[in-house]
Amino acid sequence: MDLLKNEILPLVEQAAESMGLDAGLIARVLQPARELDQGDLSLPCFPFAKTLGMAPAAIAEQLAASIPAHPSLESINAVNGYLNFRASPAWLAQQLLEGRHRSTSNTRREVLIEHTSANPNGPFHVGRARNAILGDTLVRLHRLWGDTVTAEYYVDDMGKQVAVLAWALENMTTEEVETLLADREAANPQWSNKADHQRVRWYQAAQLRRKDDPSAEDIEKAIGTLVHASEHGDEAVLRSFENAYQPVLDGMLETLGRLGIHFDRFTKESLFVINGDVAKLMEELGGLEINGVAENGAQYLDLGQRGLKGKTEFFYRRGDGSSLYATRDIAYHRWKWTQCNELINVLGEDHKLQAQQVGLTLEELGERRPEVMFYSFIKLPEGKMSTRRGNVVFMDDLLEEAQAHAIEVLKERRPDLDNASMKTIAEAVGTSAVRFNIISVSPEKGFTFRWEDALSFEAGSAPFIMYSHTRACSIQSKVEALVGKEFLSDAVAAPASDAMPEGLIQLLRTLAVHDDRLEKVVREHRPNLFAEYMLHLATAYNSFYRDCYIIEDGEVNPFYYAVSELARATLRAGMEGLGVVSLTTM
RNA sequence: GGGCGUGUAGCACAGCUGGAUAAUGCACCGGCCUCCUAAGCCGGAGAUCGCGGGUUCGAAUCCUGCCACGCCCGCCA
Repeated sequence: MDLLKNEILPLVEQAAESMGLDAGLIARVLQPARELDQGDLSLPCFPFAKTLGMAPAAIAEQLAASIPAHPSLESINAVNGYLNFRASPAWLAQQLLEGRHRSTSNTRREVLIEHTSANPNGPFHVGRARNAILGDTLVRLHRLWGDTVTAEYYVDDMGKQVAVLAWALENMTTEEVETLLADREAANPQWSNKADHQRVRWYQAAQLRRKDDPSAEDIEKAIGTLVHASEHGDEAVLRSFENAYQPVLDGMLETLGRLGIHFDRFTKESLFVINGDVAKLMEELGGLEINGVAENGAQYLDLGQRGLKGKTEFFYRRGDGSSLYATRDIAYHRWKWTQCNELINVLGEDHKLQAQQVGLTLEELGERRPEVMFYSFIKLPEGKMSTRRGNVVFMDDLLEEAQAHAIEVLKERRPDLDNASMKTIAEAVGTSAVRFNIISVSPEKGFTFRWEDALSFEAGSAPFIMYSHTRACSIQSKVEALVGKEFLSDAVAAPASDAMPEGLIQLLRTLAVHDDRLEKVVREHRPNLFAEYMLHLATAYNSFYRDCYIIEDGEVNPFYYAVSELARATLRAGMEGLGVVSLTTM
């Protein structure tokens, strides 16, 4: 709780100094209390025992005795070698109502976040969507923190995958495709107007032919020619690629849009081939002292000399002189650095090695390496997700299912609603629950997708937070109806601490800690910790709601109402930060 | 074989820059709707923190060995 820490740090330092301790140590040791019922801040005195030759408990007690009373402090307690500080709820309330809990540390930056960047060859399944959901949440949380953010999608518009798609659309009929895929699950007719679901079948059929077709060799040659042309910037070929993938990409973006995920910019991989950046880059890399040349003229960097373990040769140029994916990625990164002063990539764990290679190479070129948020893959209870084996959950189907489930719940809970508003609420509840389910797990942890969890609307889910928020909204509209919008225009005074119910105090403490948490989350790229905070905040609001009647006997309690409004605003902003839809009624 | 990551109640998950009784949700047991939305609230039970060793006043947290799982180790993307 920085709010309190800033206030009392000088007092504690002074007391420490008077005992002969290094005051500089205090700021580091004084920390948020682990045991919340013990206080808000805690100073473990064990580290001082040796230098002072005293028992930790005695140090804590002596410190406690020498720290003067302060308006921000409710109490100071020495317990078991810990010195615990509890903020005065009345003081906290005053700080919060005056808006003094907002962090003033000046760390706002211009950030470019690249995420998703999935190959445009088929619909999102929940596995691929983990990137998009985590990435978009990172974008939103940085914005909530005050950073200026560009959300960017790097479009793989060249290379083999797109070439296969383009070739298939050019050379195969619908009948052919469906015959080849006869033993697979048919495309869901619900998505017959979405090109990502349609065209992926051409892609899949082509993949089959590349393996088993009698003319597989010719096909491979044809695709190889396309790939080669695209890598040399052949405009006609790149245009045909774009015609093939753009509708697919549009379909994918439609799905993401439903989850509240949007991009500020799309950058095509081919750009850096066409504008010559890649050629220039390869020339520059060739001049580095760690450059190596293979027998056929291919070139690599020996990154072992820069500390890379395992496979140390990093190839950036083929024998035929063309570039590789990673080479283009480096060119892309150099360009990205001209667009921002902070760079974050969201990548699957399968990209760890390449990210190392790109990072080390950038450093070799005198650039900074980007920050990376890695995430593990999502699997199903039945095992790895695989489109080929039909073991896959498409995002579009999941979102439909989530909405349908929400409608069922609503029919029971809110039979008064008309169909339209029911659908609006159900869509918000469904998409928010799906997002939150994924956000609330540490990115680097493996994730097993379960329908039961994704469709849970109880405590620990997005709807739980949404519900607390609607309670606050409901109170707001009732108060406004009762006493008008100008009710809070005058400063509201907080009552004495001992007149505050427990639920209120919990809420004040949770609100006070908001910016501490957000800063940590943004700095360390850990959206799940903010999801956890929002659950705490919603829980705290619920306790407050239980303990404090804002409207009683037709009278509005102005202080309670001010706190409720602050919580409402914080909930709403935080939900925005997670991409959870903030409804006013549900 | 090498590199990186993960392992915490029946299930899921937080805590990991060392500090107090390991947090939360689901499931389980009990209580609360003549009162601002019960998608809620209150209480209960449930944990050899993968296993062994080490460092420390103190280890889920740091070091080390082992085990299990995931990802990677293409002149693919």
